[in-house]
Amino acid sequence: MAKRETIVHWFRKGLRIHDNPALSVAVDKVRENPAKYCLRPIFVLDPGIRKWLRVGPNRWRFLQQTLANLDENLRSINSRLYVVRGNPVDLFPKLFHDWNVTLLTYEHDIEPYAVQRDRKVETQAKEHRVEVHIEKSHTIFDPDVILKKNAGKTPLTYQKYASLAGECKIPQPLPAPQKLPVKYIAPEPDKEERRNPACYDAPSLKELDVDEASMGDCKFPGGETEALRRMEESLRNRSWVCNFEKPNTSPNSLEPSTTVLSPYLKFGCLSVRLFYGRVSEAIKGQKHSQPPVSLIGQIMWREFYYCAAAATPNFDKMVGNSVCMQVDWDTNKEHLEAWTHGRTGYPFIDAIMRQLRQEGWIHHLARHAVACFLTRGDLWISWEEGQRVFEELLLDADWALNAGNWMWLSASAFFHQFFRVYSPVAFGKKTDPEGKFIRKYVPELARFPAGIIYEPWKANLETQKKLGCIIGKDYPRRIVVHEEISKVNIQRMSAAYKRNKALKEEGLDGDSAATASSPAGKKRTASSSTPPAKGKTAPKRQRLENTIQKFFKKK
DNA sequence: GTTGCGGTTGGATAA
DNA sequence: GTTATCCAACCGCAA
Repeated sequence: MAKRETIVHWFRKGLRIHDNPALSVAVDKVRENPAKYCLRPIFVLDPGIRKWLRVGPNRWRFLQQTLANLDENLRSINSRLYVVRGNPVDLFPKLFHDWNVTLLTYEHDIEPYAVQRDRKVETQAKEHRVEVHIEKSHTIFDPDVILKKNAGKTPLTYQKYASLAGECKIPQPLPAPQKLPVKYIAPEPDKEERRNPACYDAPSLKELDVDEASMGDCKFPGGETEALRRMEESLRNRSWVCNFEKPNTSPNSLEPSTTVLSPYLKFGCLSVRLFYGRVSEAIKGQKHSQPPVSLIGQIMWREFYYCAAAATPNFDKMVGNSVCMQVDWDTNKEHLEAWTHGRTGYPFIDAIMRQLRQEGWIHHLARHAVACFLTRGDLWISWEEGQRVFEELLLDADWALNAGNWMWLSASAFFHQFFRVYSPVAFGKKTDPEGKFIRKYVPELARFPAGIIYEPWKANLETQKKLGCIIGKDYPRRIVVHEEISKVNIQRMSAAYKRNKALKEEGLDGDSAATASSPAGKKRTASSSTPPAKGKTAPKRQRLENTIQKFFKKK
């Protein structure tokens, strides 16, 4: 018998079998002719990734659980998951050859790292005469389609995005693929498998270097099965779904006040198209809240950020990012360290940062509070630093959303009312006047009464002794005085905006002068609205400064 | 080129 | 407890 051809489905995000169009293409082809084809659904675990990707233990555990569950779910359709260890670009040529691969399927990804990697793999596939089939299913709307509708311009407001998306068809979710037939025979073991039959098994926590004993309870286990269960649980309360308004949910309740489906959407354990469809069903014919604050609205925010991220080079950086305000952020290692580990001396901020480290999830508004505090509100530290910490600690850290939201909160893009600053004292009191949240995550302060727990520095030494926590010894003194520093920072932000405006005008002038003969001369490019790199010629810099000075005088 | 409007989620104070 | 107003005045977008 001639060796069968292997069809490989490559899981990256989209770690599910339901509504997975690329997987369905692979499975259907095998089902049509099991004598000719066999199936290997793979996940590539790259040990080298640890060198540059900062992922905390919570997220490794989530991934481990997700892969184990994916293997189970694939077994339910008479297949399994093959976890291949190594770098994709090194691995694929060998796999193509050893397995006699003729078709590779996967889900499209917009992240720059993925785009680059996939381009290489596609080239390799071509060299090995492997057909590649790609489906777009991580978002409802294809960013390319939205951009085309908007004459190639990135929509920078939610409303604009929503109106463009409103003209697009909403794709229907697919069911899980049908079972491979009983007579289907799994692929013949390759050389590696003959040596070690367990070589492609899903990883253990140990392999991922996760020491579970040192971690807190697992509040959000990974996996498609848990994702679907969690979604159904949220949908069961129909009136809650219909009345959902994000700004009215609590950032500091002891149990999450929102669905916590974000980690499942990030890894693709849950299809956003399925979620959208199920929410739409639930609110149909009922009085219900509206986007942008409704549940559907939340899904649309995700779509919005994905579109902006896909269309903007250097979306996760300030420099070279055409949508991002250029701000003279400070460097302050001690302050950054204090924020990162929940030792700012502001109990509300510290409680949130400790919850983040322990549990891997914090409420969206809690993210607002700590992000504003780190950047434009108090510490004047770059949003890129905060982005890095969230990337490491959040289960749901999704490249596009993380960068987009950090720019929003630091008033670097999308949001511009920089004089609206969250108070690290007042904001939390609205939804938790008793301070229960602080008592849970900052136990040093557990005995402080409601009246003072948000501002423990106000207690005199005698009181502090009585309450068993001396400020400056058992709990840190606050590292900045919010009432003062936030006023200074608003001024700094205002100056940054003026400077940015001047830079932009200068950039446009230069651009249109250089391309005066071209009809596309007025089009904004990635480089035209960013400041020139250090080392530009002196006259150009001088002109720039003059423009800035003019602007300052005008105001 | 200008103008006016709206923007998921602020805070402090007054009524 | 809720709602209105000021604070100082941002941006993108549509007309």
